Amino acid sequence: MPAHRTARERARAELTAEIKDEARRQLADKGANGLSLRAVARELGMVSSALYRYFPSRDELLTALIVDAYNVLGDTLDKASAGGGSPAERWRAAANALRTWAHTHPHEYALLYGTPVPGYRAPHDTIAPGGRVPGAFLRIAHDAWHAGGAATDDQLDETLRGQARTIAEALGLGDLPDAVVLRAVDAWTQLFGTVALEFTGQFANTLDPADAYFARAVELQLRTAGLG
Amino acid sequence: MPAHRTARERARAELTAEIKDEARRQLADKGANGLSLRAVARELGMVSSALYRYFPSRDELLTALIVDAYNVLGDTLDKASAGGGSPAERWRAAANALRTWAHTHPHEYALLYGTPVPGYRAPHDTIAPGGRVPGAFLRIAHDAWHAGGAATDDQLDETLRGQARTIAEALGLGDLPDAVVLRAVDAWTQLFGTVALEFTGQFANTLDPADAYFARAVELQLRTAGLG
DNA sequence: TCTGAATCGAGAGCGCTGCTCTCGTTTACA
DNA sequence: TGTAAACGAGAGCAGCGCTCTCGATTCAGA
Repeated sequence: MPAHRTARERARAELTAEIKDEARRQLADKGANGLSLRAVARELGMVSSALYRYFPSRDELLTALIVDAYNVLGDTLDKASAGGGSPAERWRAAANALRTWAHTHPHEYALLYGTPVPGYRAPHDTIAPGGRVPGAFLRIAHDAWHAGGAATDDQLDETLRGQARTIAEALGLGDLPDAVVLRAVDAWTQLFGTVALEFTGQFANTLDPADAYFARAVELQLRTAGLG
Repeated sequence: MPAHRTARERARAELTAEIKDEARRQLADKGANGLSLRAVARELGMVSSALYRYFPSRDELLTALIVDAYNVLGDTLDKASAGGGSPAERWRAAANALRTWAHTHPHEYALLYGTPVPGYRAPHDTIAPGGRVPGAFLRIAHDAWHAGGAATDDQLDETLRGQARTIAEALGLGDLPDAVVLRAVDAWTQLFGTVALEFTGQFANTLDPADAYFARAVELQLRTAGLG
C-alpha cells in the first residue's frame, strides 16, 4: 500500500476496504446469495447508491472477495506446507489445511469452488490467485523431485506435454519434468475431489464423518504424486 | 404414475409437471439463480401466487428439479455403462458420459454439485437419487470383482470398514469386499475431482481444453479401482 | 489564491423478486 | 344437495440491484 497523496484518495482506499470487510462478514454469515449491497451500505451507515462509487456492481464486489479469498487460502496453504518435514509430511499438512479451511470458511469455499455459473466466473483477475492453490501442492512435488529426483518415463501425448509446460512455467517451476507435473496434478484432482464431495454433502449417510476416508485419500495422493 | 381418480387430481398432476418442465427450461437457460417463480407462472399464463398451491417455496421447486436431474443423470450413466465390453470399457464409457452430461447440462450440473449453501441442500429426498451417480460406477467395480475377483488385503480401519459396508449395502452390493468398495470410491473421487475442476474453470489457461487430461485421468481411475 | 472540473453522498425511483393474504369460484364427497 | 376443501386472481409487503439527479466537498491548474 503506497502512501496516498490526497485525503480523498486515502478516504477512498479506506472506505473500499471497509466495504469489502463488511461484505466479507456478510458473506461468511449468509453466503454469497445472501450478500446484499443494500445491507452492506446500511451497516456502514451509508446509502446504497453511494456504494456504486466504489464497486460498479455486485458481481465486481464478489470478484474482489473471490480474489481475496484465493489469496487467504493460498497463504494458508503456503504456511501449512512451509513447516519442515518430508515432502509427504508437507503434502499431508497442506491437504489437511485445505480441508480445514473449507470447513471453517464454508461460504468462501463455496464462492471459490461452488456454482460456477458458466460465463460469469473466471474474470481474468481471479485466474492468477486461483492458481496459487494447486500451486502450493505442485511446489511440494517440485521440492521432492529436486531432492530425490526419481526417474520418470511416462508416455505422454504432445498436448499434455505442452499443458504441463504451461503449468510448470506459470509457477516458476520450469525445470520440473512433464511427467512429474502431471502426476502432481493427478494427486491434486484427487484431493480436490475428496474435499468437494465431502463439502457438497455427497458423503451424507455414507462416508460422513469423512476424517478416516480423507486420511486414506491423502495417502493415495502421496502415492500418485510419487511422494510415498 | 397411477391413474388419478378425480379430474382435480389429474389436473393437479399435470400442472405440477408443467411447472417443473417450464422451471427446468428456465434453469437450463438462466441457471438456478435466474430461475424465477414469477417468470415460470407468467410463461404458464397463471398468476404467481397460484404457483404456491403446487410448490410451497422456490427451494422446494429447486429440490424437485434436483431430484429429477439426479435421476436423469443416473439413467444416463446406467445406459452408458450397460453397453457390453470389459469393466474398463464400461467405466470409460460412464466417465465420458458424466463429463459430457456436465458439459451439455451446465446449469443442472451446477445445481447438483455446485454451491451447497450449508444447511440448505441435502434435503433427505435428494440423498437417495444422488447416490445413483457414484452407484453406477461402484456397480461396474462390483461386476469386475464378480468376474475376475482379484484378492485384496488392504489394511483397513474399523470406521472405514463400517462405512464401506454402509455404501455397499445401500447399493445392494453387500457381497463386495470393503477394500474393493473403497478403491472404487477412490476412483470415483478422482473422476469427480477432474470433472469438477474442469467445470469450475480451474483448468482455465492450463489444462484447457481438458480432453487429453481427462482421458489420462480415466486411465488412472481404472488402475485405482483395480480395473486396469 | 481563485475557479472549473472531478468526486462524492443522499435521495427518489424503476422494475424485479419471493411470499402472504383475501376473496369469489369451482370441485369433491358425504 | 349442502359443506368443506381446493383453486386462481389480485393486491400488497418488504426486499433487491441499479440508475439518475442534485447539492456539497475536494482537487488541481491558472
